[in-house]
Amino acid sequence: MAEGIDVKKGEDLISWYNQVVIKSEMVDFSAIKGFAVYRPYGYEIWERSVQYLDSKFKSVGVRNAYFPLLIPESILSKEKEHIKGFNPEVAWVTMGGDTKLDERLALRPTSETIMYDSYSKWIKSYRDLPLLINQWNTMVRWETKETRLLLRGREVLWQEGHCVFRTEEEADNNAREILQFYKQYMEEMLAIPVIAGRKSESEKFAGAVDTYTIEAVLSNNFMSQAATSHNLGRNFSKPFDIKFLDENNNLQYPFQTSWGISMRSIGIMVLIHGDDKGLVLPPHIAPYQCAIIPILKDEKDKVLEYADKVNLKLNELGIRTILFNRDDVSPGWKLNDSDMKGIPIKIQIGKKELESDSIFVKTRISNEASSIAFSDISKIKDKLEEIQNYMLSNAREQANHRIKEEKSREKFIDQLKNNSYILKSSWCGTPECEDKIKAETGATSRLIPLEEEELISKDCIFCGNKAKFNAYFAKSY
RNA sequence: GGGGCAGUGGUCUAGCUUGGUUAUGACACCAGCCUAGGGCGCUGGUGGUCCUGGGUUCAAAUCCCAGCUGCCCCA
Repeated sequence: MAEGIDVKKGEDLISWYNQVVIKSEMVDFSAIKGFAVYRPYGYEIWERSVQYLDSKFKSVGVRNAYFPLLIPESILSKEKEHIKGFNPEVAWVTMGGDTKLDERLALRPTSETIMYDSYSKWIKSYRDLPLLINQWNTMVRWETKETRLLLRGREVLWQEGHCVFRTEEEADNNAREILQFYKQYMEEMLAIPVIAGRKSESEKFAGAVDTYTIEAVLSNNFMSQAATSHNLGRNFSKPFDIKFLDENNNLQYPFQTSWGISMRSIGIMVLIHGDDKGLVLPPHIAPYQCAIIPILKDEKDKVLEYADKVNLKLNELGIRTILFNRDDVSPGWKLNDSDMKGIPIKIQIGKKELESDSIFVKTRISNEASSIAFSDISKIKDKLEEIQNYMLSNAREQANHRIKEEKSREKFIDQLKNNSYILKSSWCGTPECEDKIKAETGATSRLIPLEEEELISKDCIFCGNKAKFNAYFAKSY
């Protein structure tokens, strides 16, 4: 069984993070660099995410399908920008047994190309549109930088949606609608406030017209991209020869979108909510919402019987529980274990509770303790909702303190370099300027707000040319 | 892509500088006792390719080289 976390979150974020995700039994390293093992506790969190998102996608008519893991090089290379963007990190299969393959096969870094090869066969008429398909799978990108459990791996669990529409407007609406689903998932399930926006020229997806993103604010003043949604325009329908006849018998290229969210969202949740005692899970995503901890001193059998009764009652109320009924460890051990695993509520049950027909309740977030009569046990449900809401509003407040508008070039550079703030400044948006900002500060533009805003100043914060919009800048995980 | 640091039962580690008996300790695990309201105590026990491969040597956890994995810094 795991022991406690021995690094403080504020002192060494990465060591702390690794210990939390490993010791809470969410994930583990494997023998292969960048390929993680997802243990039942971590995988269950992902399963709950899948469930939530899948029903959102289905609510707008998206259906699930499955496409091949391997993509022939000729197909992967059809769209020039796309292959240029992904080429450095593609893993290739070159052998079949002892025989060298005539054409090497890529492990999908993303499935636009292999899916659109099929789409070109399926789409003939405007009646075939829109085509709305998603797949839950994994993608492989051969990261050369450091890899990180959940946050940056070489094999990533995710979903990728790929939709085709008659008009650009429909496609753009779809990309934005899905982005809203992602935002709702982050906020409602993970209690993480995110900022929605679009990506700069340099940061957008290889082959996209526009990339929309949601980004979360981390405690070290980094930002992390939680999901992206792309308006692909006709950049893929042309090279892949996807065409349809409209009602006037005109042959047209359709407009496409692709969108994805990965298990990184779970890593971001650990980073944002976790503390020195370990994981802190929002009730909506937690595999167990309550840990029931019997104090097995006096009246052992009766206490256990009562704990069972409480457990059953909570399950009846739709609350997910785990009963720590082993008798070879102390209550303190069970409390600490529950805290490390991030379980939102601990319920202690001993002789006192038995006699007073009550339960003793402590929350994970503040360890606030209270006694609740058994007859009022449904109050636990309200408490879980309170915790969920508090976690989101607290995270939002924290995030807001880390973002600052900046007009001074000198301070802009200095603060980004030292990670003192996430900065919002007016910007020209050119790739050349972005390259220089990255070279000088280590930070990049994270997003440009979706709604038009008044410019913070007329000129670009960095190069001094005319500013086009405001943008958020930060280092990123 | 370049450089640096690290790797010892499940976990954390001593030993390495200066090669030499049976690889140290704690936690975890197993058995028994004990009965805990924030990691309970006692006794006994199981568990090791000292990351992998090669080299130096009479002798390698220890020195040298390469690789793998993790972490850090730079591009």
